[in-house]
Amino acid sequence: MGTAERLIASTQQLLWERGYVGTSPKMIQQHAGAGQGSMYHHFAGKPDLALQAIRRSAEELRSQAEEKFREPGPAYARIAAYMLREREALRGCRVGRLAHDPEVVASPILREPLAETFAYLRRRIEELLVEGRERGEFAEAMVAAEVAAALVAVVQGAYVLAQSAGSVEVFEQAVRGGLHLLAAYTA
Amino acid sequence: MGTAERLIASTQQLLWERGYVGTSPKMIQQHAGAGQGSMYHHFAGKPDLALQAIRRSAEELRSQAEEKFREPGPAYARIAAYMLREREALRGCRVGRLAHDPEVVASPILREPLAETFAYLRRRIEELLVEGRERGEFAEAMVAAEVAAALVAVVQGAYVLAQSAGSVEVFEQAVRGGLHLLAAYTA
DNA sequence: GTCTATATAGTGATAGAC
DNA sequence: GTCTATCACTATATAGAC
Repeated sequence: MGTAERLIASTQQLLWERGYVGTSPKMIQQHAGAGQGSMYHHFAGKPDLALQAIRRSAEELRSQAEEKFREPGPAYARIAAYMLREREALRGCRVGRLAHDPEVVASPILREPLAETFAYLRRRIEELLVEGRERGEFAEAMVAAEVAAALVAVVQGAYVLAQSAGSVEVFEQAVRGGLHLLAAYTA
Repeated sequence: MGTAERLIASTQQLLWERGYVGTSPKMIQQHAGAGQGSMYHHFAGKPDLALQAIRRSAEELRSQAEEKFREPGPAYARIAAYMLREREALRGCRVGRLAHDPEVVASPILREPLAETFAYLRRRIEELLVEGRERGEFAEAMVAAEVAAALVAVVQGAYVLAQSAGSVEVFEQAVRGGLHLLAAYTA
């Protein structure tokens, strides 16, 4: 792995653990085993490097989600697979955690991958809900766009609860609660 | 309002906007119109001041929630009142946003008010769900603790979606989705 | 209680040698 | 491409005068 790649990977990791304001160029350089000059040779500065790292994390997240969405089986099962996906709850969501970073939120450029990621997740789950409704899995009255937003929110909120409690169990409890409600929403 | 009080109020505000790692003592002093010596006279340092601010924000949040939980009417309506409470979604949750702050999460002392706040919300909503179930509002099969965790998570996750999108509408969409699912969960 | 001075370390970057 | 030197500024205090 080249130096530029190592810098991006290290930035991804540190942004996940500490967010943007909590991560300094020096931390990144030490983590990547690269010098100052090296980092500023490959990237224009902290925002540039962070943008590339955030974009990559967003791609990875979408690709992992898409794996679950594409599984065979009923819509409910595919949504459940996404929500129950093995997650290290106490590390948080590598994309969602940046939604609470003041400098990311203040920068339209850094925020854009977050917006895109959640727009994708909501749209994709909405499609599955509509598909399931047409097959009789869910009640006709379902407002798919709203339920999709709620299900994505359950996962993101579950991270908040888990990190606040310092316990992964709360994460699973919240996700199971969301799926419990969805499973009961039948004709 | 005395200087100490002004410092706490300013810290509450800045922690809400920028989190713990994104807030410096200098910012707090300027916001409060107090000097360095003044701050360090009243508080041992940044962690001490932050702890008092976090505790106060947690109390305020619980008190606002409790107002809604105590309203007359069916359990569903009281839970809906809490979830639909007027919120400035783009400012985030003053307690939940700290769950993504590395130094808050790393400090058991600073994290404790977060754990307590969400434990309270989950317990309180679980009580309402049990009460509603006994009155026939919800299906007998409801797993109240899990559904309660999911509903709290919907609100916290809705903040993440709204801040990522830079739009308050997503917040309302997610919350309505959660209530939609709950409303359909009847015997 | 509040003020100013001082201190050590870190932040985010630029300059120029190698 | 990478290294070291340097820079202006901020972070988080402590010390002591007023």
